[in-house]
Amino acid sequence: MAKVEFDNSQPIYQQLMDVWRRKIVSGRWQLGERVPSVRDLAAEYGVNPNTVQRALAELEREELLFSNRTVGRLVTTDENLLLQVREQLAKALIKQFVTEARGLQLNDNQLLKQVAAALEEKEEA
Amino acid sequence: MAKVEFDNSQPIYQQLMDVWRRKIVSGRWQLGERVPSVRDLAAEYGVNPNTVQRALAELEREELLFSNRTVGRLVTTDENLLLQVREQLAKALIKQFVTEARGLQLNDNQLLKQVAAALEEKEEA
DNA sequence: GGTATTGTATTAATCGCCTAATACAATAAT
DNA sequence: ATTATTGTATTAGGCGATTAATACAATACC
Repeated sequence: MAKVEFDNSQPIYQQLMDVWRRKIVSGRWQLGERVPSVRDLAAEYGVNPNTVQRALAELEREELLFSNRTVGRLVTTDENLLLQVREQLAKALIKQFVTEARGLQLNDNQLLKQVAAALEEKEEA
Repeated sequence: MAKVEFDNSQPIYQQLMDVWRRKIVSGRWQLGERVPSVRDLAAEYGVNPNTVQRALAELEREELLFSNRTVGRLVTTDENLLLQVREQLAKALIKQFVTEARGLQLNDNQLLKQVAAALEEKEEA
């Protein structure tokens, strides 16, 4: 059932947000598609329904989801938003990466090579 | 006094660890150098001495610091360890970066270009 | 119209972190 | 030897965030 292992470095609801946000922006949950109910997701991930509710409510604030009572929750139909969020996440990811790399005083060229290598490595998986 | 702003995404002692670990591996705290006392650091960063103590104790477990009672705490003199830790941190950073990039289904080449650009940008600062 | 299923709201309990206060231990400095 | 400064240990308390338990509300569906 538990497709995801949670660590305690971060609240569960945030970890769920990360998982589901990625599902949405990567298209594994498609535009307009209905996502499982709060209770089903809770059962699937082995967490409390309220924890799921919180995660989903936050994703709603990001407008990646919206809900109709009794119908359930649906993925946004705004493709532009998705692309925008995806880019924004990418930008934030890069920024954080660069900042931390700077903190370690890593050599730029060497770093880029290592990143490239790591990307190719994962390619195979 | 407060050189660092703390967020509440992570315990303060861990944020302090990050700051000081980087100081050590990047040489801003040099090998064998004495670091300020627990009480001084507490005052400098505006936190409780116990919080500082915890952070420093953890860094000692990583062998980046060691302490002589009354003398104070010193940075390790083991340069190899420093290099090793630095590389390990770099590797972990890259791994995390690649994993998250994969989750977003980003294009590899485009991603590399953006990283390169971001690195050059920060160069100027 | 009844009912099941959905999201939502409210309240309570738990847990970790941080702070605080204090005392102790060791030793360099004088 | 005395003293000041250092790290260390212990205990307690409180605060906030997270999770849990439960009840409520709306409505599609039959």
